[in-house]
Amino acid sequence: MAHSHDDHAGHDHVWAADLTRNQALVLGALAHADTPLSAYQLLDQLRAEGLRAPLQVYRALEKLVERGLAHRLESLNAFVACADEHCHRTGLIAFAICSTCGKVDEFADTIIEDRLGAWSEGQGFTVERTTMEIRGTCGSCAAS
Amino acid sequence: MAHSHDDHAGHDHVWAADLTRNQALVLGALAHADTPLSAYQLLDQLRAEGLRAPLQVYRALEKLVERGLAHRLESLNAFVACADEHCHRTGLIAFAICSTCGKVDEFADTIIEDRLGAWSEGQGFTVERTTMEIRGTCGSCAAS
DNA sequence: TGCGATATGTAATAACATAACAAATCGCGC
DNA sequence: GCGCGATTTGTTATGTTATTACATATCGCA
Repeated sequence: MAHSHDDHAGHDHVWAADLTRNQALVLGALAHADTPLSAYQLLDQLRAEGLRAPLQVYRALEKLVERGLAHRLESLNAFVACADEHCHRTGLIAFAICSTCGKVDEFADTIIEDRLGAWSEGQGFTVERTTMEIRGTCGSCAAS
Repeated sequence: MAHSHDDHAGHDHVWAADLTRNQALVLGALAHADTPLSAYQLLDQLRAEGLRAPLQVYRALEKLVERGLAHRLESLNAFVACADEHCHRTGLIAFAICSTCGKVDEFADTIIEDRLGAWSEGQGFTVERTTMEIRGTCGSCAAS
């Protein structure tokens, strides 16, 4: 179900895409969070909207991740909304996760992508997806 | 407790390190497996040796991973023994995981490491550890 | 209208991981 | 060898994350 929002234009066409109600609820919750949320945290937040079972959340997440609108952070078992810039990127995305404040920075690096591509080609390995997560302390937290 | 072993020389100094019984059992099981094993799979395999509770396995794994003798694959919630070559590497290690046969290839790439280092420095982000896992189909499986 | 594909709801259960506490063992100075 | 702190172990219980199975509803479209 399409929903109103106040994001800037770059996001609109994405939000307008035909998300189902549950998908929109989950993506909305992720977009308003400033740290990753686990499926069960999402469920708790969305009980007020009528969600009752983990599966409702997992199913929504599955579609959102599939479409690149959300990402799963494997090292956290949690999810984030995709940052605007990369919404339509097909390539590799890396995440820097601050252990102190929990915030996540999403970035892309074509050289890394190329290196992985080269390795894969050399090995005859066909890449389906890549997980790249760095854990540590972000600049602001280090400053404090 | 130190334990006797019959492994070949290249491995010995590592195995000879003072592993406790549980650690040695877990590392042994991982070393003999040709795919990653989950903590519960390890537990099942090691019940014959007297292990009874998940925590016994998790504790052993924690130490092994800490010492770089085993690695946790975040995208699988499973563990592998470290491949010989990198046992003493301090740097970033990447894993290529075949979705078909389950085998895992471990490799290092200093350029990727440098790129991540550069990004981190630019952001003031202090890296503690990095997860890098590529999922796909390995050469032999693609050939079949 | 009817039909296949997709999405939903619900309950039950599987799989992964940790907390809390007691007991045993190890390393080591004496 | 004795004692003591640090580490490892054993055990129970519980918490967290994810999926299976099945019934129902809705959507897109001929």
